[in-house]
Amino acid sequence: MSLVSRIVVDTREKASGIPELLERRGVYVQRKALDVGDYILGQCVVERKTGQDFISSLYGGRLFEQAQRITQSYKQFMLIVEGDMQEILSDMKNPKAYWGALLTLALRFDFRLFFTLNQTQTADVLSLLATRTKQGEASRPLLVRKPRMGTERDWQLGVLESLPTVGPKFAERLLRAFGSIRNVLLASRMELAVRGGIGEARARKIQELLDAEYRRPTTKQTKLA
Amino acid sequence: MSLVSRIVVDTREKASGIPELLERRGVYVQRKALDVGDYILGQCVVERKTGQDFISSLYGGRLFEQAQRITQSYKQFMLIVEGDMQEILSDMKNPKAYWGALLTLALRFDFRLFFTLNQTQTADVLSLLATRTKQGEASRPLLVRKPRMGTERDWQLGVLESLPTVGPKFAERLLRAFGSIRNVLLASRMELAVRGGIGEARARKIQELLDAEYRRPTTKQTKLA
DNA sequence: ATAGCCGGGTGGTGA
DNA sequence: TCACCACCCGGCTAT
Repeated sequence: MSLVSRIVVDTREKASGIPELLERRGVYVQRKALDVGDYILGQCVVERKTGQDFISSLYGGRLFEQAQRITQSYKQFMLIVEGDMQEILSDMKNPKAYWGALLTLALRFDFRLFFTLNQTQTADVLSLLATRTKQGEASRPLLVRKPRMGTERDWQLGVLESLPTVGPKFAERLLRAFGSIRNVLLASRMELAVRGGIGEARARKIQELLDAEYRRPTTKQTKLA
Repeated sequence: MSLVSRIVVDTREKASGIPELLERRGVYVQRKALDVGDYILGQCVVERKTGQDFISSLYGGRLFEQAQRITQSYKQFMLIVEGDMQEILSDMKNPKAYWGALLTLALRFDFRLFFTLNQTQTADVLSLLATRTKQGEASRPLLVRKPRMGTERDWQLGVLESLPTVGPKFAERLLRAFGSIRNVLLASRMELAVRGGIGEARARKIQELLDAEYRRPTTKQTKLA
């Protein structure tokens, strides 16, 4: 797995100065003439437009055409509109067109929209996105919110809440019923379901997780075949 | 199909003045206490946040909690951030946090993000969206919703990480050493320390928590029982 | 979410 | 065996 984030940049983006900003952030930038989009990060294409660009391509009718082409080539699409919205909007006679266009892009074309004020921010977004993509989308557990700075009870509840299908209410019930975390985790499936007052389906799910064998991340599968 | 657009609005949104603005635009507004989100248009739920709201719920950590709840209740999610982001961003020393948050909302939670400058614009967007929804232009749910639940490995790590003094590194070590969550939790203190490669002090702390007797919150000490 | 600092734990080193 | 120290890691705070 490469150690640095990698972004393919359309050659025409050079003028924006963004490629250079990206490199300064430690991103490996690869210049290339792209037929569609301005930046490519893995499965994601990013189209960057300045406010004026956006407006003019909207009025010129080529906005959705472009959007369509992009959607056919990649899995995920992002549009970064760069510039002061206030200013952009004041340039328009009919702001409704602006919002309508955004809605269409977001809902019909499934674009992710981002708004930045300048090239620096755009570069920030791109490099962050690149970092993220690099990690193979390996998402963090996400659900787990540590009961930081906890009373003991907070920790106890927190541990149980980190189990699937267990929220605050069930955590409380389980602890009341079994007295301690260990007792909860040692309980058999039936005990969990009956004494804990959580259905058998949930009990099963929990037990499955507890006993599931850990499979280490596939990162090391190098040549081990 | 009804002839007028229809939006369900959370009662708490009254103060924003937006419901009234919507009505003035000819939208049929239905007030209701919503458990999640602020506006509902068909299958789409919209959460509206002022800039400050957004930032503070980000700092407070309740942003993603909310996002997750919304995610599991509806088909499509939209977040409207209202206010001048320029000035809010300039107050932040770590804009990265802001962009990171937006990225996870957009990519991982599949939220559609919109930025408006004031209530008027928000109302514009909402009424436009309502019109569109009404026309059944809900179109293709072009979205393929993937099972949002994390992988089993994430859950396993998450459970262990919810223990005190255990972060990503130790969680991984423990699972590697013991093979399953249950084995980790069943291990004796010495086993934990030696095999798990965490010191004895940490092992003790963990075991103490596991065996600690749950003391129910005193607030709910009802004599009703 | 992210960065940075802090404090404490661990394991090794050398007396 | 113990005291010390350098490093790692997880927790907390601020933005």
